[in-house]
Amino acid sequence: MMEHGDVRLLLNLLLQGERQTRQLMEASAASSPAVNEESRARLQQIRSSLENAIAMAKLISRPEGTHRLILSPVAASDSPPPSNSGSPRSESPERVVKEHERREMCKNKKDLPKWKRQVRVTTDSGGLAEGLEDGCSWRKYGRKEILGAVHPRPAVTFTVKGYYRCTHRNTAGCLATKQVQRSDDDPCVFDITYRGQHTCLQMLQEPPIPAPDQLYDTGRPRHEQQKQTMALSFSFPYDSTPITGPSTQNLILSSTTASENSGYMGSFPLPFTSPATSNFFPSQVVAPNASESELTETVSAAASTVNSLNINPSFTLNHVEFDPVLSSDPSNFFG
DNA sequence: CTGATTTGACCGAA
DNA sequence: TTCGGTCAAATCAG
Repeated sequence: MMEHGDVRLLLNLLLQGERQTRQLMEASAASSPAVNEESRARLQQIRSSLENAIAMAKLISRPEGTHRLILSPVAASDSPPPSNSGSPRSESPERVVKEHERREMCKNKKDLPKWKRQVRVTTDSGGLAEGLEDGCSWRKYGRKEILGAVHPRPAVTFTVKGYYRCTHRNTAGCLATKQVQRSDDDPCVFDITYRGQHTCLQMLQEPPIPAPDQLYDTGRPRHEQQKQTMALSFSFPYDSTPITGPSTQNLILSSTTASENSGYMGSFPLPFTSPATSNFFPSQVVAPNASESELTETVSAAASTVNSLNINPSFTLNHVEFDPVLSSDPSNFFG
């Protein structure tokens, strides 16, 4: 487990990064056309993630942390879980804990960074799922008919919304989710709303994760070594998040920042680490005249692809050595 | 067999 | 009370 002093160190690094990012944003605002909107949007995303990370670090640095929130509801009872009712949602210690986590997550959800992108479906039967891929592996966990929208047919006033979460939610504690819904304005367009960012760093080609027994075997001071294993240490229920770079096309940032006590772990979007950002959101290639069910299938398939990616759930903080990069030309990020 | 999807029920927010 | 979002058992697919 990360030691308190290490968290303070991390917090200082994060604060430094946030400060430098803010300065970059101010500089870019002053130089108007010199820095395009996309770069500004990315900067905003970086800053948002940093703020989230700071919030999480502050949370962890408090001795009373979030762990107590998890444990308190169960502590009272020694009796076996009631097996009455037969309902799958009947009370049991595990369920009480999960329910508590769920409520906490509901509270925190509005603090998660959120952005939208629109995906246009074009005619190309050959490339189906590719267009809707975003480089992440998603798992569908629900679907809902949403009122007030005109699709699938003009006569019907609802549309179907699909809910997806990161495949690595359980293994890496990644709370990133997205919702896919057909646009009201254009049946060929899908609105995709992302919430939270990936902690699993699944889109990045990272070096292999060191085996657990290698984690502290570098000869470096322990606090430095722990930087590299932070994501693993963060995998309790209130941690989370990071790393889905927002789309470079049709990006709609409605970014919110984590509140002081959100328990949300922000992280560092792609510009820090990957030169291939623009490849994550290719244009669309799905037949526009496909039936609703076909399109749903398409979206579903696209959303669940990329499972073959070489996933590295580690949140390697060696990407967070801000100083040399952030203090220099912004083009270093986005070039 | 394992992992992903479907789908009805549940829950909190408005 | 309604509605959006999530859960989890059942089912499907590779």
